[in-house]
Amino acid sequence: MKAETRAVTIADVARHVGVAKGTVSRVLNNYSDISEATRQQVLKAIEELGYRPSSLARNLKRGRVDTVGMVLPIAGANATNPFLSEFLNGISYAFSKLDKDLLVSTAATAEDALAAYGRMLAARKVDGIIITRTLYEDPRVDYLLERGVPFVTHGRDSRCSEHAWFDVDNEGAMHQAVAHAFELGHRRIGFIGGSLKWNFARQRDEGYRAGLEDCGLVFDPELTCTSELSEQGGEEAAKALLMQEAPPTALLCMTDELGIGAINCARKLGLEVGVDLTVIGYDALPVGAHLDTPLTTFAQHMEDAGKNIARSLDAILRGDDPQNHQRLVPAAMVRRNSDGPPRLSSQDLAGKIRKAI
Amino acid sequence: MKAETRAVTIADVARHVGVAKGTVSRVLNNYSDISEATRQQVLKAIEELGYRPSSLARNLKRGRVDTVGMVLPIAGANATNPFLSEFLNGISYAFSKLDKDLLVSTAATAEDALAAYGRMLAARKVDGIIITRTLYEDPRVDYLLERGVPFVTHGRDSRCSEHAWFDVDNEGAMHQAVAHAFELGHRRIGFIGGSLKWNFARQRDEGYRAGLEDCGLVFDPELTCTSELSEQGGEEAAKALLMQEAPPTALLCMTDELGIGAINCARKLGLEVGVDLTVIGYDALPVGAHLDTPLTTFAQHMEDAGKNIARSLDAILRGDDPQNHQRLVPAAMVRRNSDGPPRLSSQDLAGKIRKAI
DNA sequence: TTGACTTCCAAAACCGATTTTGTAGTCTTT
DNA sequence: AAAGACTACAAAATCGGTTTTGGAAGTCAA
Repeated sequence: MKAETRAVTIADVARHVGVAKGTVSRVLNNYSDISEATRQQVLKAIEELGYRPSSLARNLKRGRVDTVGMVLPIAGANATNPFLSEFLNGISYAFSKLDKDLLVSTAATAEDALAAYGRMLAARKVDGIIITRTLYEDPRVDYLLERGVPFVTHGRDSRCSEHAWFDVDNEGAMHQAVAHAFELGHRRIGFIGGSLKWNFARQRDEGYRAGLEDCGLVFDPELTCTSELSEQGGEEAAKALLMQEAPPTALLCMTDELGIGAINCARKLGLEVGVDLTVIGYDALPVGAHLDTPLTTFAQHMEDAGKNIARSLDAILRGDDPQNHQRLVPAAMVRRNSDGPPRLSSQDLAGKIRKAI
Repeated sequence: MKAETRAVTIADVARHVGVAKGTVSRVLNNYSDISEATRQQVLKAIEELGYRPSSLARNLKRGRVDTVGMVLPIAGANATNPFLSEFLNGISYAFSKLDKDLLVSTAATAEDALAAYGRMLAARKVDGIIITRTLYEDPRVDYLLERGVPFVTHGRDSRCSEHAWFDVDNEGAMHQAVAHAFELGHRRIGFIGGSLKWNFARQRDEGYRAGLEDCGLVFDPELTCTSELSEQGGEEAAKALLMQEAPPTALLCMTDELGIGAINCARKLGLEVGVDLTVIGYDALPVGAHLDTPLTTFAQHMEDAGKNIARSLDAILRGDDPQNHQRLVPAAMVRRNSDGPPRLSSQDLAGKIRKAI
C-alpha cells in the first residue's frame, strides 16, 4: 500500500542527464538532430528512472488521443452477442501493435448511440469510431459523415461508397446456399427473411434471388416469408410455408435463430430435418451445433473482422483515404446435419405433413 | 465533409464574455465565488458557442482521466463469453451517469494481461481497473495491490479481504442445488467439479460439501469427479460416475458445459434425463435451454454485476475504502427440465445402465 | 475613519509533454 | 579571414484546461 511515488516526468529525465526537456522529447521521437552520445545518455536515464511518457500531456499537445470509440447497440431481444469477445479480441490484438486503445460503451437506442458519440468526441476522448451492426440507413453514419469524424463500419449501408467498411459477403453466401440446395436436388427452395432495415437482410435476400436465377429457378413469393428475427418468428414462418399445397423441401433462413425456429416447427410436424426437410441458417451460433439436428449454417471470422477494421481505422487516422478501405470477405459454409438430398417430393412432403397434424 | 472548424476552447468563451479563463473554469466547476450575473453570462456564452471542455487538458491538470481499464482474458477454449455484452452494458450504464469511460483490451495469457495493465497505467490512460474471471491466486491482483492501483474484481480470490470485489454466492448456490436434489428424493448426489485454480470452483465444491452435510448425507469421494471444464470432460466424468456399482441418481455439475456433457452421456446410456437421472448445471448458458432436455442451472445477473462493480470502482476512486465494497449476491436457480424425483433407485439405475451397454 | 473581512474576479502559474525559435560552436567555402 | 551553412542543443512557447495568488471594491464593526 505505497503508491505515493509521484510518476517520473520528462523533466526528471532531463534534469538527471543535464539536458533540456525538449532534447529528451526529441530522443523519444527519433529526431535526427541529436548526437549519438546524447541519445545514449538520455536512453540510459529513461531506462534507469523507468520513465514512461504521459499520454495525457502528449495527446494534449498533439491533438489526438490514440483511442478509438465503439458504442455497442444493446438490441432488446438478442442482447447477448456470442461473437463480441472474438470481435473485441481482433480489434485489441491489432491495436496493441499500433499503440492504440479501444473505448467501449453501450447504447439501447440509436439516439443514445449518437449521444454517446457526441460525448466521446466533444470530450476528445477518441479520434475515430467503429460502428457495428450497421443498418441500411444508419443515422450513426450520417452523424459521423456530417462531422467529418473518421470511422469504419462493420457492415455496409446505403452510403457505404462514401466511407470505410468491412463486410462479409452476405449475398454470395446466400447465393451459395441456394446453389448448394439445388445441387442436393432441391427444386422448391424456400426462404425465411427479415425486415429490410438491416442491410444484411437486403443482401441475403438478394443473394437468394440471384441464386435462384443462377440455378434456372423462378422466384416464387409463395416460397418466401418475412418474419421477426426470433425462434418464434422462424417457427411460425416455417409453418406457414410448409402447410401449403406444394411446400418447399429446403428452407433457407436468414439467421440461425430463424433456422432453429424452423427446425422446431419441422419436428412438430413430424419431419426429419436433413432428410425430409433441409434447413440452412446463417450466423453459426454455438447453439446450432447442439440442436438434435445440428444446423448447417454460414460463419464469418469475427476476430479477423476486428483486426481488419482496427487496421483500416488506424490507416485512415494517419490520413489514408477511407475509400481505400472497403473490403468484402466471403462467409464460410459450416456444413452440419440439417441439409441433405430431399427424400420426398414436394407433394409427398405435403402429404406427410397433412398426416402429422 | 467540413470539420475544419477548430474546436472552441475555454479561451474563446472567456474572450466572448470578457472575463478570464479562470472565471469560466470556476463557473464550470461550480465554485461559489462567482456572482450570479457572471455565472449566467458565462453559461449563456458556453451555450451559444457550443463549448465542451476538452477532457484531455482537464485531465492533465487534474491528474486523472475518468477512465477505467478492463483486460478480458481470452481463454483458449471458451473464447466466446455469451454474457460479455450484458456485463459491458451494466458497466457502461453506470459509467454513463458518472461521466466515466471504459477502456477495454484483451489478453491471451496472464502475462499479457499484466503487460496490458502496465501500458495503460504507465501511459496514464486509466485511473483504475476491473478484473474479471478472478483466479484463486491471481497474479493480476498481486500486481495491482503492489502498485496501489484502485481496482475491483468480479469474483473473489485468496486475498479478497484486502480489496474490493463483487461476487455471486457460488457456495450458496451449490448448497441449494444439493438441498433441492435431496428434497426431490435423491440420496446419492454426485458432483462433477473442475480445477481448483479458479476460485468459483473451490466455492462450488465447498457448497456441495456443505449442502451434503446440511442434508445429513456423508461426502463420498466415489460420487465426485474432477474434470476438464468442457463437454467432453463432462461426458467422460459422468460416464465414470454412472458406470459404478451404486451410481448417483443426481449429478450436480460445476458448469453448464459439464452439464451438457453429462446429458450427452446419459442419453448414450439410454437414460431419460430429469427422470432416470437428474442433472443440474451452473451458468445458465443460452445453449442449455435448447438441449433436448433443457438444463436446470443457476444464473447470475451479469448486467447488475457490471453496474455494481462500476459504481464501487467509482466510489473507490473518490476515496472510499475498498473494504466497504465487498459484495456477495445470490445466484438464481433456473429450473428447466433436467431435474426431478428419481424414478429408479441407485441399484435399478445401475441395472438399466448395464443393460444399455 | 480605519482596519479587517468579504466578495468577485484578473492574472499568472501549472500539469507534462511537443514543437518552434534561437544560438553557440564547428565546418565549409571563396 | 569573413560569410554562410550545419550541428546539436537550450530556452521558450504551446496545447486547454485548473488552481493559486493577489488585489480592487464593497461591507462591517470599532
